[in-house]
This record gives sequence, structure tokens and C-alpha cells, in this order.
Amino acid sequence: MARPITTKPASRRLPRDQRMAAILRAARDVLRDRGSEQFTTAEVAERCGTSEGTIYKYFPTRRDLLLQVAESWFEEFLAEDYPARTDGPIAEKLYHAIWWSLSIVRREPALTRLVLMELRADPGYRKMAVYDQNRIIVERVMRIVQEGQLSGAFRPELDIRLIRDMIFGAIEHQTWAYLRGEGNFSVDASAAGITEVVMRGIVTGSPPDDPLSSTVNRLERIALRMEKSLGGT
Amino acid sequence: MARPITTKPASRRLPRDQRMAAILRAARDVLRDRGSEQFTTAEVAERCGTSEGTIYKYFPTRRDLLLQVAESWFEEFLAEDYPARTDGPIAEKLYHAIWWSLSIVRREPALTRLVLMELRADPGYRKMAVYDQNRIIVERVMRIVQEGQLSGAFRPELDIRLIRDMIFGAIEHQTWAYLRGEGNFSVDASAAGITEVVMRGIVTGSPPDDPLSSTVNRLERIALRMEKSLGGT
Amino acid sequence: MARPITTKPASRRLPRDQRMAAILRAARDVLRDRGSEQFTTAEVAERCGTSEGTIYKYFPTRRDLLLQVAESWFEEFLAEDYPARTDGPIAEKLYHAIWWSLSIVRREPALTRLVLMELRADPGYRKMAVYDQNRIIVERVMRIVQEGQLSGAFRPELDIRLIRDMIFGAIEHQTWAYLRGEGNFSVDASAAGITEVVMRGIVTGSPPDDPLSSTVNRLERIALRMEKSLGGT
Amino acid sequence: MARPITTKPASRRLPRDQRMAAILRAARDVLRDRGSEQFTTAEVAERCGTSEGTIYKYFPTRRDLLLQVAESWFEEFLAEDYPARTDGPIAEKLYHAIWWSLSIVRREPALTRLVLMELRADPGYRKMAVYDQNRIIVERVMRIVQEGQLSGAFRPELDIRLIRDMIFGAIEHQTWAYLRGEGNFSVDASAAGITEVVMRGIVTGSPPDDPLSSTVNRLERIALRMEKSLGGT
DNA sequence: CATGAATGAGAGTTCATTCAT
DNA sequence: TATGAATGAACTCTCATTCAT
Repeated sequence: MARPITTKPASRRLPRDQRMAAILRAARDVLRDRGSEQFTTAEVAERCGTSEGTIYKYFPTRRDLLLQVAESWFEEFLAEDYPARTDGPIAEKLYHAIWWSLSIVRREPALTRLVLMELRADPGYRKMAVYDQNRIIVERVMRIVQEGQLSGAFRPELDIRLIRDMIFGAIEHQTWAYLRGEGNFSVDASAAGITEVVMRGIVTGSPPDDPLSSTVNRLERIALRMEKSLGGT
Repeated sequence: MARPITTKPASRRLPRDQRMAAILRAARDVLRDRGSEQFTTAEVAERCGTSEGTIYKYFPTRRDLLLQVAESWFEEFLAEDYPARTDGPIAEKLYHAIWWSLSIVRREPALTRLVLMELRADPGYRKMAVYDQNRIIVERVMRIVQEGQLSGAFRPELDIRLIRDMIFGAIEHQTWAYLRGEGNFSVDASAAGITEVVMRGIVTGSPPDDPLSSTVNRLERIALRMEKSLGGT
Repeated sequence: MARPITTKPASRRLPRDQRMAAILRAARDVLRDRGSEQFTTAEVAERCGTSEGTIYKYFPTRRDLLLQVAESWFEEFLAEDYPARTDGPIAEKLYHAIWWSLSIVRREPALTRLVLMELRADPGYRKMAVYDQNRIIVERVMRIVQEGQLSGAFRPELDIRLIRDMIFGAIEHQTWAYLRGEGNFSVDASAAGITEVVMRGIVTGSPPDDPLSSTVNRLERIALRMEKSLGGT
Repeated sequence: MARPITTKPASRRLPRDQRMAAILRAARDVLRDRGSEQFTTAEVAERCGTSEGTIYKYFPTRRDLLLQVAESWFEEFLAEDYPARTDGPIAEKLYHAIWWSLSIVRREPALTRLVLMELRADPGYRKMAVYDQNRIIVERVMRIVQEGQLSGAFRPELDIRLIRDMIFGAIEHQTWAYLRGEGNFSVDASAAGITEVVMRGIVTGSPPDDPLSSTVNRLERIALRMEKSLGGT
């Protein structure tokens, strides 16, 4: 008995924060492996070497635990510094923002599935923290669209929510097979495709550049500056 | 005495087809009212005046029943004669096809929810009959896109699956709130918006019909904006 | 293998009524032995050789089961033909009705405890079937009091509810020790005592039936007491 | 920085007595608000700013805590100086003693409920301190009855325990609705009613005074004295 | 003395599925 | 063919009590 073997090394009697973190970690794993329907408190308890009772000390409800898993997961993504393109042509900025959204789906399909397929269907979705977190991601794309509308690069008469739905609808559809575990997708290619179509549409003759309308462009930029200096919202 | 009172008149000893139909009908109602998570065989049995045992005679599993409900439901939609626009400008044909897809969502949110949020996430989704049925609906839209590409109206270099994802992604996103029971949407407006963006994109200067009038259009929009910014919100 | 031994003789696959009856019987036993707080569905299931699931087929809730036990138990008492005295002196009729109430307590202390100590404290007590059943018992006594008031034998100015509370309060108090399992009581003696006090009160000189014979009566009682005190306990 | 913020000011390291008192106070509040069934050690701990562990340092068991709450509560009532009527007509003294008992119920329904409906049913009731305390209250009424019997004002042949049960049974019955939270009652009216009925009974013609039977009364008192000197129980 | 993290047994309840009748 | 009584495993959640710190 030179040295007792510590079977459960860091387990018993953890401080509050660490225990919560351990539970959340285990719960995340269970969610990833089983999906929310098969997610049981019993398995979470087993995986993190605690009892179910302990879980209920920290999370009042199975549902609460599930939501907090999603939240904390999201949090991590939002904490990453998002390397937004701040200069360069707007096309590239848009591409980059879409690319980033796609990359989240790629990196965390289980989280994406949970949010998109289970939480979003919930009548209380809009009151969840996850809803707000998701909005942040969406905003990163939409800010660029808005900027484009202001600068005259994008058609200002289009409802911005429609544009949002086209972009994120496309992102989801492009990734369903992957989320289902049946296929793969290229973040680069998808981002490029979506950017292209949402910008130029599918009609023939959409000018990729349109350098000839420079005069108008100039006029437009002047107008934009005027608007800004006049103090629009 | 003289004549026994028949408590359950039309139920006992139905031929196989009728019995199955009755069960499916009841199951559909339950699904509509409760959603797939709260869908219980007990309630189905009760609603169609049979026993749970009988249900299991025809459907080996709760899950099978659920799938067949979706199938038979879809079937009905596909049996409707779909009033496809076969002539007229392609823009109108596309609009019409998108409009029809949106109208299905509108008419049967419960079915839509089931398929989009629960079955689609299933690893076996592509083997389900529902998958094929859904494809038919999608095809109706895509046929027009294909036609457009062949005729030269639409850019032939674009991947048709990308276009599909943009259209149906947008359809879903535009209807989420409605599916969640939180809001409404206009079939007409959504169809128009989606058609417009998918065709012309969001970039300024996309030539509507007559590409030469674009300069004038843009000037007009600029004027509009200036007026707005001068006139305060 | 001449004859297979039937281990569980009358248990499996009982018709609805019999099964319910069996559960109620077992539940009654559990209640009698354990009291309502320790009453568990598990023990009921075990005692009647079924599963808990089966119990929940017939009784939606533990609480419902408990209430139905009380109800069915009471029912049995009310179904007994109650041998009401319809003639004779009112004193005797009253005595007899009180006697009958006491005899119920005596015969079913567990039921009495349940109703008096647990259900009666419940905010919903007045909506329970048990409340109505209990009223029937009370009514049997009160009808006689009312009759006495009408005939002029009892003081008409007294609130009948007050009289009710004195009689049934006394019944309960006289039986608490017995209900707690600590003692016994004489149905006859209690009934006689309660009747006497409620009729004549405790003030000296209350005229029995024939006011002239009171002196003799009292002397008689005095003699009785003297005899007792002289002749040991 | 300069001065640490004391989150829980007066809690840590209390002397034994103060700590116990604090726990009892909190426990009483919990009992009042929740009733004994919903009474949890966790809530008690939270309300007095300690931990459950500390509670178990002082009270070996949840049950013990509950009993001590009842005891200490009762103690307070008994410590109040009870303004007994020592002179005046016996009717008034009796009325006053009953009135006081009713006033306790009125002031502390939660305590009353606990004692009457939960502790009294317990097989160990007679060994509880609460039992003795309750007896003190009862004694205050019964002393007057006894006095009345000795003085010849009350019929001496009646079992005093029967009288006790009639009085306190009536008190409880008159207050059940109030204890259940469903109604109210008038202390004055109840006391008057109970006093009246217990004294004169319900039979017509009970003489409020009856001074004429004095000879018999004298005989009775003689007998009573004889009994006592002979050594009855 | 005080804590509060941890427990674990057990509660009520649900429901897809089976199978004797 | 049809029944519906029966199951039992699994679920979420509760809480008095313990004990290392």
C-alpha cells in the first residue's frame, strides 16, 4: 500500500462552480451522443460520477439543465474573438460572415441540432437565452447587409428580414445532411454559393461588377453621406 | 330486451382497409392536437373507438404509425391537382410554385412541423416515404428553375441544389414563428419576396426586366431615400 | 405434472370491476395498517398481486385512490340498513342515533382517522364525496334534534349547528385515545353520557322527564355512588 | 477593499441558545406558512441563514425539530398571564375560560392545526411535552367545572371527562372551517353558545336557576364529601 | 462551531408493448 | 379478428441525513 490508488480522482466534494461545470460537461456529452429526447439525468449523473440528487441541487429541472447546456455551449462560441472583416469590398465581408456561421455548424453539429430542431420548435423559444445568443450570430451577418443597404451597394427597398431568412435558411438547408450524420459539406463552397446567389440572384445578366454605373455610384455615395450628416437613424 | 343497444355502432369487424384508415385518421388528429412528443397510442385508440391491441395489429410500432400518418397526409396533398402555371413569364411560374409550397405550410402546420423538425433530424430520413414525397413538392419548384436555366433566363453555372436550398430555406425561415404558434405570415408576400430575391439578388443594379432602365431606377431610389432622410421618420 | 399448481389463483386478467375492487380492498388494508402518510402505491400493488401500472390504469392518482378508498368504505356503512328508532321517547331516539355514530368509529377506526384527521384538514374537503357521506351520518342525528325542536321537547332558540358541534365534538373526543390505538371506550356508556349532557346540561336541577320524580332519581344516584365508593373500584 | 462587505451579518458563531432560538423561530415560520407536511429542513435552514448541517447539530431529527417548535410555541401562550375570573357567578367564570381557549385557536390556527390534526394522531402523543401543555389549558376550564360540582352548582354525578370532551369537542368543531382556511367564527358567540348548552342542555324547561331543590343539593354535597373521605379515585 | 456538497433510497407516474381470452 | 387487462422498466424529482472540510 505504498500509495493508494485514487479511483475517482477529482470527484468528491467539489466547489460549487467546478461541480456545475462537471455536470454541464457531462450533460453536453450525453446530449451530443443521444439527442435531447434520449437525454436522461441518470446518464448524466453516471457520466460525471455523481448522483442524480446532486444534479438537482444545481439544476432545478431536466429542462433547465438542457437549456443551460445549450447556453454554455453557445457562450463559448461567442467568446471566441470573431475576426470580422472590417474593410475590403462588401462582397468579401459578407462572404466571411456567412463563412463563419457555417463554420459553427460544422464544428458543433450537436449543438446546432439541439437549437435548430428542438428548442426552436418550443413555444417559449423567444424567451430562451439561446434565442438571444443565436441572434448575435445572425446580427453579425445582418450588420453587413445593412451597411450594404446604406452604402447603396444593396437594394435598399428589400426587407432585411427576408434577406436574413434567405441566408440562414440556405445555411441550414445546405447542412441538413451533415447534421443528420449522413454527409458532409464544404464551408468554403457553401459560403461562396450562398453569397453569390443572395447577392446577384439567379437571373442572367446580373452584372458581376457593373463598372459602367460609376457615375450613379458616385451620386449614391454622395447621397449616403448627406443622409448620415443629416442624422438618420 | 327486444333489441340490444349497440353502444359502439360502426366499430367492430371492419375490413382491413377501413380499419387502417380509421386508425390513421384518428392518429392524424392526435398528432395535430398534441404534437409528436405527446402522441400516445392510447389516445389514438380511444379516438377511433378501438383498442390499442388492434392498432398494433396493423402498425408494428408507434413510430411506424407516426410515419404512416405523415405519409398518408402528404399523399392527400400530392393528390390534389396542382394547378401549375405552364405558360406566362418564368417569373410568374416561379412565384406560383413557391406560393404553393408556402400554402401547404399554411394549411398544415402540424404536418410541416412533424416533417421538418422531427423526421428530418432522423438518421433514416432519406429512407422514409416522406422524404420522397417531400421531394415531389420540391421538384415542382425546381423544374421551373431548371427550365429557366435551359432557356437561358437563369444563370446556368449555378448549382441547382444551392438554389433549392435558398428557396426552401427561406420558406422555412419565413414560417418558423407561425409553426411555433407565435405569429402569422402572408403567403403572397413571402412568395413575392422570395421570388424577387432569389431571382435578382440583393445587389443594386440587378436589371429587373429591362436592364436599361436600371440607372433611372436607382436614381429614383436615391431620391426616395433623400426625401426620407430630409423628412424625418 | 398431473395437475399444475396454480400459484396465483384468481389474479391475472380480472374483469375491470373485480380488479378495481381488489385494488380498493388492498388499498384499504394498507391504509388501515400504515395510515395515509405511509400509504404507497407500491405496497398496494404488492398486496394485491398486481403492478403499479395496473393501479394507475384504474386510479389516475395516488390521491384519487386514497379518496376512493374512503368513499367506498363509507358507502358500505351507509348501505347497512340503519335501524332508526322511529317511535318511543325522543331521548331514546337521540341516544340511539348517537350510539350508531359511535359504533362506526368503533368498528372502523382507520377510516375514521383518515376522514377526521387527514381529509378534513384539506382545503378541498367540502368538495369531496366523503364530505357528503359524512353529512348523511350527521343528518341522522340532527333530524332527531330538529324533530325535538319542532315538537317543543328541545329548546327552539338554540342554533342547531351548535348542538351538532357539541354532539360530534364529544363523539370525537371520547374516541381519540381509541383512534390513536391507546385505549378503548364503551359505545353504550359514551352514547348515554353524551345524550344526557347534551339534553340536560350540567347544571343541577335540570328536570329529567317527569320533573317530580327528579328528587327520587337523584337520591337513587347518590345511593349508587355511595355503594360504589364503599364497595371498591 | 478598505472594509469587507459582510454578506451575512449576525449569523456566524452564535452561542448555543441563540442559535437554537433562531432555528426555532425560523421553523415556526415555515410551519405556519407551509404546514407540517411541506415543512422541510432546507427551508428552515435558508430562512434562518444557517445550513442544514447546523440544524442537525441541535435537533437530531426533523421530527424533533417539529415537536420542539410546537412546544416552544405553546410555552409562550402559557407564559402569558391568564386572566382567570376568580369571583362572580360560575356561569361567567366558565364562559370566560372557554372564551380563552377559543381565543388561542383564533390567534394561532397553524399551531392548533399542528397539534390537533397531526400530533394528536400520533401513537406517542401522550408522551409529548405538547400533551402536557395542552392539558394545562384544558385544566383551566375543568377546574371551574370541578368547582361547580363541589359547590353543588353542577351535577356531581356526571363524569368530568365527559364534560371535558363536550366542551373541547365543541370548540374544535366550531373552529374546523376556520382552521381549514375556509371561514371564520366569533369567539364571543361560540363561547356563549357552548357555555349555554353545556350548562343547561337542550331540553326545554331547564331551570336557569332552580333554587328550590336545595335540600337535595345539600344531601348530595354530603354524599360527595363522604366519597372523598372514603378515598375514591 | 459551522458548513454545504453529497447522497441514495424511494416516491409517484407514464406508456409502448404483449398476449390470454 | 379484436380486445383490453396487464405489465415493468424507466423516467423525473424530493429530501432527510451525513460528514469531510
